[in-house]
Amino acid sequence: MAVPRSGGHISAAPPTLADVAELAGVSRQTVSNAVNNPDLLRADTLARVQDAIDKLGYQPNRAARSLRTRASHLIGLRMPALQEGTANAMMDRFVHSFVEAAADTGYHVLLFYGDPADPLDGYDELLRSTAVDAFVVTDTHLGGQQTTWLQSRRARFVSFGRPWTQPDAKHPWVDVDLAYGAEIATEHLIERGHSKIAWIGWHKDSLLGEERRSGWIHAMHTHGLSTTGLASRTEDSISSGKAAADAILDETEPTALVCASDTLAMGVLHALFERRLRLGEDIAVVGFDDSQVAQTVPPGITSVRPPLEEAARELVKALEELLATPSYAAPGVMLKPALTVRGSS
Amino acid sequence: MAVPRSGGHISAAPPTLADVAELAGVSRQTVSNAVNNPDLLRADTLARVQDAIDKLGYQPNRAARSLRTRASHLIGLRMPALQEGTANAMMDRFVHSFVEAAADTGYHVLLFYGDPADPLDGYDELLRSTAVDAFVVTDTHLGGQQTTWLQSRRARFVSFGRPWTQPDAKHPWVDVDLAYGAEIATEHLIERGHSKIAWIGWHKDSLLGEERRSGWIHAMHTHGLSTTGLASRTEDSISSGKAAADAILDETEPTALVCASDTLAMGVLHALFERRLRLGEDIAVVGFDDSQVAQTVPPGITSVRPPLEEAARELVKALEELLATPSYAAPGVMLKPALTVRGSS
DNA sequence: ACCATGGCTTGGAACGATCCAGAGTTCCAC
DNA sequence: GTGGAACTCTGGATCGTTCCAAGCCATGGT
Repeated sequence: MAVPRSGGHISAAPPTLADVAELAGVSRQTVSNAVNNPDLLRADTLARVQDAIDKLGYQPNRAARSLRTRASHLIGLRMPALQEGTANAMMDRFVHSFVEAAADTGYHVLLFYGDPADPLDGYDELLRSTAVDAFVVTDTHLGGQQTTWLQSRRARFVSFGRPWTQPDAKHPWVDVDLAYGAEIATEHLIERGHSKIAWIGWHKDSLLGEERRSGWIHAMHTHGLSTTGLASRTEDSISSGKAAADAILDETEPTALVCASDTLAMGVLHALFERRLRLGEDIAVVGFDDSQVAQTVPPGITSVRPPLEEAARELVKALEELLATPSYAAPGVMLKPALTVRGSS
Repeated sequence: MAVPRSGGHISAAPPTLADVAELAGVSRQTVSNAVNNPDLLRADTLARVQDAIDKLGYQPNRAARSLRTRASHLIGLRMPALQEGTANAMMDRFVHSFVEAAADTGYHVLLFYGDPADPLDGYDELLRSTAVDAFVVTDTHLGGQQTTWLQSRRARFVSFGRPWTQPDAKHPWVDVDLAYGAEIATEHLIERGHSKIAWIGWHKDSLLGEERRSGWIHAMHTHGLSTTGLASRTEDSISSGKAAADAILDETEPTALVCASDTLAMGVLHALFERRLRLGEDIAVVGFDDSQVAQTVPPGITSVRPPLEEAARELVKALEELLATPSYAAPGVMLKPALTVRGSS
C-alpha cells in the first residue's frame, strides 16, 4: 500500500495509518497500537511511530474507526424548541455547558432538529444509522415519551430532568431541586422582612410547577405565614404573568412576589410598569432560571440559578459510565440551585 | 454473507444491506441502488426492495457510508463563546435556525468547543479526522484568522459575517446589512418627531461598530440633522452603556437614543431607571439584535432584527453548492434587517 | 541444549457501505 | 434471426481502521 498519493507535495487527502506505518518502518497494526495502546510497544518503537505521526499530522479517520469499533463518539442532542418571546435562555446555557463538558472527554455533540409537534422525531433515524453513541434528553417534564421509547429501542441515553412519570426508570439522570429553589427564594424574601409573599406559578398539571410551588408553601408555613389568597396559577407566558400579577396585586396587595419562571417575572414587571411601581422599592420580585433577562433588566431580578455547568458535568460523567458499562444503572443526581440576589429584592 | 445475526428475534444489531438483500432476494448493490439511485431499478424490483427495507427498518450505516463516500453529512460549528450578562442570545437563535435549515437538506450539525483564547482551537482535529464536510464560521468580525487558516488548509466552509479584512476572500458568506439597520432605526425615530437623536456605539476599532454608526450618520444627515455632540463610543457591556448614557444625557439632553446593541440599550435602561425616567415616554430607545431582553422587558425595546432564519437558509444553500462543486465561488449575500417596533419608541 | 514464557510485532479478515466493470435480459431494427 | 444498444442486475474490490490469531525473538528455568 502507501502508493504515491494523488497530488504533489501538498497532499489533498489526509494521511492514513498505512502512510505512517511506511514512514516509521512498522506495520499498520503497530501504529494503531501506538495510538490506542501505547504501553504495548517498546519505548524506542513508540518514539519512532510518534515521530512519524507528528511529521505527517496523522489523525485517525473517524468514519473508519467508527465503522470498526461501532462507536461514533458523538452524543445526540435534540435542539430544544425555541419559544419566541419566552426567556428560556436556560436551555442554551445548558447546551453550551454540555458541549464544553463533553469536549473534555473526547465526545462531540450532534445537534439535530425534530418537529416540535412530535417529541420522538429525529431520534429514530440517528439510532438506526448508528450515528450517535447516546442521547441526552432534556424535556422529561413533558411526559416520558422519549425516555420510554428510547428504552424500548434499547438506546443509550441520560436525561437532564428526573423521570417524573416513571419512578422505576433505570436510566441515569440529573436534575435540579427546584422545590428547594423556591424555598430559598421565599426565605430570602422573609429575611428581608416580607410576610405577604405571593406565588405566581403554573397550572396544576405541570409537574415542574407543583414542585416549585411546594417549596414556596413549605417556606411560608415553616415561618408561620399564611398562603391563602396569595397563590396564582397560569400559563408560562409574559401576558398571563402580567394578568396574574394584576389580579393578585388588586386582591391581596402582597409586598413580594415569587415567580415560577423568569418569564412570569417579566409579566409581573409589565404589570408594575403600567402601575408605575418601582421594582425593588415598592415591591420585591424573585424569578426562576437566572436567564439573561433577569441578569440585565434594571435593577436586576433576583433569581434562582440552576447549576447548569455542574449538571452538564454530571451528565457527561454518567454518559461515560454508561458507555463503558452498558448495564450501568446510576442513581439519579439531584443538584441544589443557588439564589442570585439582585436589585429586585 | 447474511449469516444468522447474534441474538434471537429481537436483534440488537441494526440490519445491514446484506440482510435486506437476502430478504428481497437481490444483491447488495441492488439494495444500495434502491436507496441512492431508485430510477436504475425496474419498478417491481424497487417495490420488493422497498418492502424489505421497510420490514427490517433498514437505514444505511453512517460510518460505513462516510468511509466509502468520504462525506459525513455533518457541518461543524464552533460553539460561540458565552458571555455571561451580555444579551447575545442572537447567536443562539442563529444556531437554532441553522440546525433547522440544515436538517431539511439532510445535514446535521456537529457542535464543538474551542478554547475561547484560541480562535483556531478545535478546527484542526475535526478537519484531519475528516469528521465534518464543512464548517460554518461565525465570528468573522474578530479578524479573519479562522477563514484564512481554513482556506490555507483547503477546508470547505462558509461564513456568517462578511470577510471584513480580506476583500478578496473567495468563500461564500452571508451577512446582515447593519448600516441599513441603523438607518431605519434612526429614521423611525425621526418619523416619530425626534431630532436630537444620540448614538451609543462601540469603539473605533470595531468594524461592526463603525458600520452601524455610519447608518445613523447617514440618516441624520439625509434629514438635515446635526450629529455633533450626539455620538458616544464605548465597550459592549451594560455598565459602559449606562456610563455612556449618563454622560450624554447630562451633556446634550437628546430625546432619543440609538444603541449599537441591545446590551448597550440595557445599559441605557439602567441609567433611565436611576433617573426615574420612563422608557418610551420620557425618552425613546432603539436597540440592535432583537434579543430576548428587548422582546420581554416592559414596555419592550424597539430593536433592529437581523433575519437569522433567512441567513441560515442562505448559508445552507451555499453549503450545498460548495459541497457539490468544490470550486464553487459564490458572491456574498447581504440581507436587510427589519425594525421591530415596541413600546420604547 | 531445549522448551516454556512473555514481550513485541505482524499479516489477514472484518466492519458495512459504494465504486466499478462486466454479465445477463429485453427489445427493436435490419 | 442476428447484432447491438439499452436496461437491469451482480460480484469483487475498496475506503481506513481495529480485532484476532499467530509469529518472532530474547530470556530463563530445567
